[in-house]
Amino acid sequence: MSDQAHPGTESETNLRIIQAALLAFTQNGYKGCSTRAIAEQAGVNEVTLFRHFGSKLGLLKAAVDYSVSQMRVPTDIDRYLAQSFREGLSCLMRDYLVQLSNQSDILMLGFAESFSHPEIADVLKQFIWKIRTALMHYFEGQFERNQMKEADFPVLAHMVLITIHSAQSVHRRSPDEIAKHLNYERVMATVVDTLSRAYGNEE
Amino acid sequence: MSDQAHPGTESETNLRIIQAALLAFTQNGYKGCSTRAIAEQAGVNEVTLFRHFGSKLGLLKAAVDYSVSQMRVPTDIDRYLAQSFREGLSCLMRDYLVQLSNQSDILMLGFAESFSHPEIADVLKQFIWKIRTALMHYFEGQFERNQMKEADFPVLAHMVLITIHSAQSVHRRSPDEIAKHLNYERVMATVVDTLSRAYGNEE
DNA sequence: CACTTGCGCAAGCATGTACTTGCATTATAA
DNA sequence: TTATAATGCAAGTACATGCTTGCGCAAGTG
Repeated sequence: MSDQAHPGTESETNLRIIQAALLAFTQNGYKGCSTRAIAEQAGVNEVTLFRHFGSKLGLLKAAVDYSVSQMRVPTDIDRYLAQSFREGLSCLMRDYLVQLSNQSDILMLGFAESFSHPEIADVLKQFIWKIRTALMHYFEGQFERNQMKEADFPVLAHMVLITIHSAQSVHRRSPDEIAKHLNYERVMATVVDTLSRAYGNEE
Repeated sequence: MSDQAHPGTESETNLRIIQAALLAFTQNGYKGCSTRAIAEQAGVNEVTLFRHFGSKLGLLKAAVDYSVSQMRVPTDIDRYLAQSFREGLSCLMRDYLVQLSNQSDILMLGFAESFSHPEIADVLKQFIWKIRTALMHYFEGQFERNQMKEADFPVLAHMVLITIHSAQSVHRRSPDEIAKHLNYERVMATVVDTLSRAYGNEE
């Protein structure tokens, strides 16, 4: 019950443990790594880990919360709506989705553990929902401005998100032949190009 | 060392164990489920499991091999090339990608376990590579027939595959608000529509 | 100085789990 | 009928792992 001993304090040790946990969890899964290994990786004693987070599950929750707190959700869509469909989409993706992909590991983890830890999956799903909504707002905004043809915006948003996200995951996990074709720039360019050609009203 | 006792024989018991294992592995991960639970689910004694597959890892390999052996890789692309870009793509996706999605769980598993069990991830990656190649052949074929504009075919293939695949996974795991927007028909239709509008030469 | 706070260290407990062994049982085939 | 193969059952081994307890040390703070 020492959960309360170190509440939200982001102390030095606290952070080191959380970061080690994130690394371990995303690489091996929740059940795939031991608290001993996490503690060792963090350079602290295993007991300290339990003193800070109470239990392994508590550590998982703290790690997810921390990870989510690091993410920024796009708010001012108007900035992007001022540009052309192609340019706005390109900027939006660069500004926000790159950052999303930096957190792609934890999203992947949430997906993998969604069966065993529904509460945690929910936290991550809420974040995905937010960023997806932002993308949809962009589409709807451009549609109202006559810069974009009508389409199935929810599906489109999903397509964009998952493509970027998965490309980043694949790249991080297997820098092999497949990943060579999936470097970030090419994927971003192709997504923007495809959507612009398909639904843009500029050309 | 009873690995050899029941080689490739797909006996009754063999199959029941493998199917139970696939279910358990994909739901809880490799480390997330016990051989006891798998055996119980299969309706056999735990000892039988070890007599058949030698070890838990042996069972995983057998399960993956079985799953892969059930997949069919598209071969005769010409059938689809005879049609228009839109129609051919639509049929190709229906005929083959639906089946791919039926196996999406095991692909997901391979992805999740790619760190801890590289050999198994390789088997699955080879399959993905094959079906991706088939899709690219379709694109290149239509390009040569002047039915399609030039594009980054590898990235395009990736986009199509991952979109369908993820939509199916999301749908199976969380039949909630998000999944409502991602039903199969809508995703398929949007993907076909997007690619046709962007790169089709027909209209 | 006294007191608290944070941490390390050693040891251990309880439990789950992969895997084994020996024996009894059934059914099939020679 | 006898032999063989496939399975169930009971019990146990070895080990990893989550988590606890008790102690001591060092640093900061009143």
